[in-house]
Amino acid sequence: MISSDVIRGYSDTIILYLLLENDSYGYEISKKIKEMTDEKFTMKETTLYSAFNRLSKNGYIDSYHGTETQGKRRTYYKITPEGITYYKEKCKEWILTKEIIEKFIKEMN
Amino acid sequence: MISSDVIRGYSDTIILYLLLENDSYGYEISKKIKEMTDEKFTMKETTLYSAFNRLSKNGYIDSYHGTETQGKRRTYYKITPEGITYYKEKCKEWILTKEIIEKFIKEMN
DNA sequence: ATTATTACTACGACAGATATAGTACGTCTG
DNA sequence: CAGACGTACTATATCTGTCGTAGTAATAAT
Repeated sequence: MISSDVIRGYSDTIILYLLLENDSYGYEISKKIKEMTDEKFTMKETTLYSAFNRLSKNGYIDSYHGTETQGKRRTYYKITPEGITYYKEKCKEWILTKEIIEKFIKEMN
Repeated sequence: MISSDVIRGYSDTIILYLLLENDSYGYEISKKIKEMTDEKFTMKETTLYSAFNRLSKNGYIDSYHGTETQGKRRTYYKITPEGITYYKEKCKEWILTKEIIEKFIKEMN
């Protein structure tokens, strides 16, 4: 199992990555994360929705209601220009973070 | 700056890595981390000592007092066999974690 | 005597992740 | 047509690791 403490700093980044491709909503994002990682990582619903709130508050995403006439109304999220900037920064940060952690990792048998 | 939320899941691993080489104490470990990362990452004292407590409680490290006659008595830490096992697991986990996060990282310009 | 350096300890606050539970709406099946 | 199932959330409370702040303790240097 993957400890979520590591992903912690990147759950926002994961969501933004998916929103870069197209606007989406909670359930779909959750499913995509599962698929893309072959079920090795799943973001809990509460984690996901609290991330949406955080991202909104920071101006990294906007939301609007879907127009579906059947089923419950979805809240769609859209990445903002600020969100794109933030995403890029996190990607750069990741390179550094990886280097740092790997200084303390040994391949042992 | 490196967000400590990412390192979060690996601060224990970092400490164990250093204890694999030789027994050590808080201040020295703190300095080594700074050196090894060219000051790009520093573990706060409180974070460090709370990690020692956690590692002790889990049986991953043992402690004993130094015999220095000058200066304050140091508490030395020693990694246990369980600590070594745990360290190895975390190293394997890291490989997976890295793969997962990198699925969501793009090199953009 | 005071300051610097080393080596901690205590305490409280905060943020992100998560468990648990519940709401709301629609489709499908017997 | 009732009840299960799937989708799409919301609310609340708790836990854990990190960190700010502050204080203690011992010795060496000035």
